[in-house]
Parts: sequence; structure tokens; C-alpha cells
Amino acid sequence: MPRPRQALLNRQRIVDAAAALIDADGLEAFSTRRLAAELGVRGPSLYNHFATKDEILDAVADSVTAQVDVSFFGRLDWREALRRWGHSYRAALAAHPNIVPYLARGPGRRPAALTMADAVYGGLVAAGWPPARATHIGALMRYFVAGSALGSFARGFVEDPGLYGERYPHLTHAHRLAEHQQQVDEGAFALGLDALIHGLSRTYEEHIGPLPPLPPADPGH
Amino acid sequence: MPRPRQALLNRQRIVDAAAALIDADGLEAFSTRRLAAELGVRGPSLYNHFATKDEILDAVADSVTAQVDVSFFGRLDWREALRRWGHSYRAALAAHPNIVPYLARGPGRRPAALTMADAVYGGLVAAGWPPARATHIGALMRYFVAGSALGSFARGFVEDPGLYGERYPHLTHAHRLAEHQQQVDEGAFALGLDALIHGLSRTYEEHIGPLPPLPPADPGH
DNA sequence: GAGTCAAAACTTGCAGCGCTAGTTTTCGAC
DNA sequence: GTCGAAAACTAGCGCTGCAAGTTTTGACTC
Repeated sequence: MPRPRQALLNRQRIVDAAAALIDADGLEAFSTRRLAAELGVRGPSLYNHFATKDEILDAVADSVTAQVDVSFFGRLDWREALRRWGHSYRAALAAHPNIVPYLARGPGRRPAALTMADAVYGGLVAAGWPPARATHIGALMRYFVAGSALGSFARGFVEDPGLYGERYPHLTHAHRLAEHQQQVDEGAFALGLDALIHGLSRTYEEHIGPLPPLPPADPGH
Repeated sequence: MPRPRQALLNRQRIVDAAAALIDADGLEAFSTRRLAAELGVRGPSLYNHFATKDEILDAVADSVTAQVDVSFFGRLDWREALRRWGHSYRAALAAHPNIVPYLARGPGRRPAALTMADAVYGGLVAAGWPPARATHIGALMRYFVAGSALGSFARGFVEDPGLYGERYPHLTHAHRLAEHQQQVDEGAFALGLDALIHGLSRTYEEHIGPLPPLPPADPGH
């Protein structure tokens, strides 16, 4: 097939198909030929639109980051902004866990990731955090969110009763964790996020100044 | 070369060489043929000792986990045990960041990972945490540690002055983050770990019972 | 309208990948 | 002394990312 009358590909179509393929089968199984086949095209045609496979992955990664809501910073108290951003951040990544290892390389030159970093850092500094601490908080939030989205804790245990109990006396019920995967993973994330924010509030009050009481629980989100 | 008089390979030698190769060049560049070449052997010879490439990676992953010190549980107050375990856990993973995505799949059937999970869970339950909460704490600690070891936050920014400043008003100094990589990454981890533990202590006091004061700062290591 | 050129598909092909199959030689056990 | 398992090998399959070069199309220029 030579050049068709109507172009078959464009960057958006490629990124969408790549994301779907990665979600379905993982980063390892993702190949340019499989992606091309999914788009009704041969492998090398993709290189008319992207220079390398990594450039495609970059675009997929940034499209995931673009789903994160950072509008809370500057609009809400920093504690509440951190909480809602954290949940939005995790939701975006957990929807596509298979690209998280790629995402965790950092923002690099990806615009959505930089926009997010800019909003978070700016919001924390505006809230009174010293620049170095604001950097730390942005970093530790990424650690926690990326780690939680990287792979399910609960699914990490094999569903094989008797495998764990004998050798590991406290893990007699570990094989049943997978059943409650979502509750375990989300419960752990929520507990950790609240703990982090409370801990950071304490640091703020000790080193920076008093904090106003938060308006009573509006779960928001 | 037929069977040599003295065996050239054994599992330990393979695991050590694999870890070194992964540390040096990353998971993507790690291939059985390169590993074999490093060991003075042809690719398929490895399959006399491991059934698949994944089995080699499993062994590398477990050798990393085996470096984590979990002896604190049962010996120290749970807050202090959590803190020291967290630092040891991060140190072990950060020494081999390139296998962290593989590690994050969970313990599966890897003995060192299961030993660690057993000790942590057992220690937390013995300290009074309800089983479901102990599971959550184990999970959120893995999230935070794995995320922090997965990739440097600071190195994620390109060292290109002027790249960030124009478009992202708060990131004018982001290109200099890489210079202070270790301080940023370790500072963020320490801040987050302390915040997590303080936050969890608050939850404990609210739902479970009073906590004794901790003996004053013995940094421990 | 003719000429020109970039764009977007293609085919071919290279070097490397994980792994299987089958071969040879050596070692240890009986 | 015999025999089977062990540990290396070669050959080869179907996959990979991507470079090179080809063909056709469509949009612009004169």
C-alpha cells in the first residue's frame, strides 16, 4: 500500500491505541509491530509520526499525567489540596499501572508532568513552605503515589492456600488477600495519605507557624 | 565446548553477574546472551541452571530483599521498628533501583520477601494493630519505599537551564536539582517516613490506645 | 495545468532477543 | 565397567526496534 488518499494514522490515534495495548498486555508485550497491527498498518509506518518507540511511550505517559487534577493548589488550604491532588494523582496512575515504571523516570521534558510539578511546588511555596521543603513534599508524594500505582500489594500474594501458612506463621491468610485487592490497596493508600498529611502538618506547626483548623470533613474529590 | 571438567556456572554466580549487569545497564538492556557472555559462556547454557529469564530475575530480586533488616520488629517499639526497617528497606532497594519495578510485583513465592512480610505483619499485630490495619501499613510502607527507590526525583529533571523557567514560572531552579540529587531524594524520604509514622501514631492513639513516649533520639543509623 | 516536493504508506533486511531441540563430553553412582 | 544425569555446545524459530529505499498521493508554486 503506498500513501493512501486519507491518512490512516495520526499521533492521537497512535497514542490511544498504545495506551490500550499497554493497559491490556503490559509494557513487555508492547511492540511497534503489534501496535501497528492494531491500527491496520505495518510496523515502520509509525515512524512517520514518532521518531522512536520511546517517543510513543513518552506521549502515552504524558497523556496519563494530563488526567491529574492540580487545580486545588492556590484554591484550597494546602493540606486539603495535597489530599485531593494525591487522590487524583493516584487515580490517574492506577488506571494505567503498566506505564508507571516509565512515568517514574521523572518529568524530563513532558509538558503535563512539568505543569503538575509547577502547580504543586508553586502552591506549597505560596502556602509558606520553604522552597527546599516544598521540593521534598513534591518528591515524597510522587514516591507514595507511584509506589501505590506500580503494582497491587494484595495481588502480589499468590492465591494458594497452604503455601504461606506453614513456613510463615503470620501469613496464614495471605493467600486470600487477592480477593480483597481493591479494598486493601485503596485502604492502604488512604491511610498513608492521611498519615502523611497529618505528619506534615505537625512539621509545619513546629517549624513555620500555626495552621488554621480545617473545615469539617467534606470528602470532596 | 562440551561439558567442562569444572562447571563454569552455578546459580550464585549467575545471580551476581545478573545483578551487576542490571545495575549497570538497566532491565531493558539485560539479556540472557549478554549475561552469558559476561560469564564466558553461550546463552542457552544458563538454562541448565534456571528454567526462564524471569526465574533469574526472581533470584536477583530476592537477593536484594534479603539485604533488608527486619530484626527490629518485636525488639523495639513499633514506631521505631517501622522507622529503622523503612530506612533499611529503602537502602537495599535504592542500591539496585533498576530491579525495583520487578520487585514491586509483590512477594509471590520469593522467600526473602515473604520472610519480610511475615516479620512486619507479625510485629504490627503484636503491637496491637488490628490485622486489617497491619496489612495496610505493610502495603503503604512498600508503596513509599518502592516509589522512592524506583527512580530519583531530582534526576528526573533535565539539566538544561532555561528549559523550565520560561514556561513554568515556579521551576526556574529545577535544572539544578540534579546537582543535589542525593540530598533531595534522601531528605524527601526521611521527611515522608517521619510524617507517616507520626500520622500513624495519631491513628493508633485515636483508635487503639495510648502510646508510651519514645526514648529521646537515638538516631540508630 | 505542469512541475515539484513532502508526507505516508509500503518492502526488505539487519542484528539482537528468549527459548527449544538435539549433540557431545564428563562425572558420579552402582 | 556401565549408564544416566549434568553442563556445555550449535542450530534455528519467531519475535523485536528500526534503517533504508520505494511508491503513490496531495498540496503548493509558477
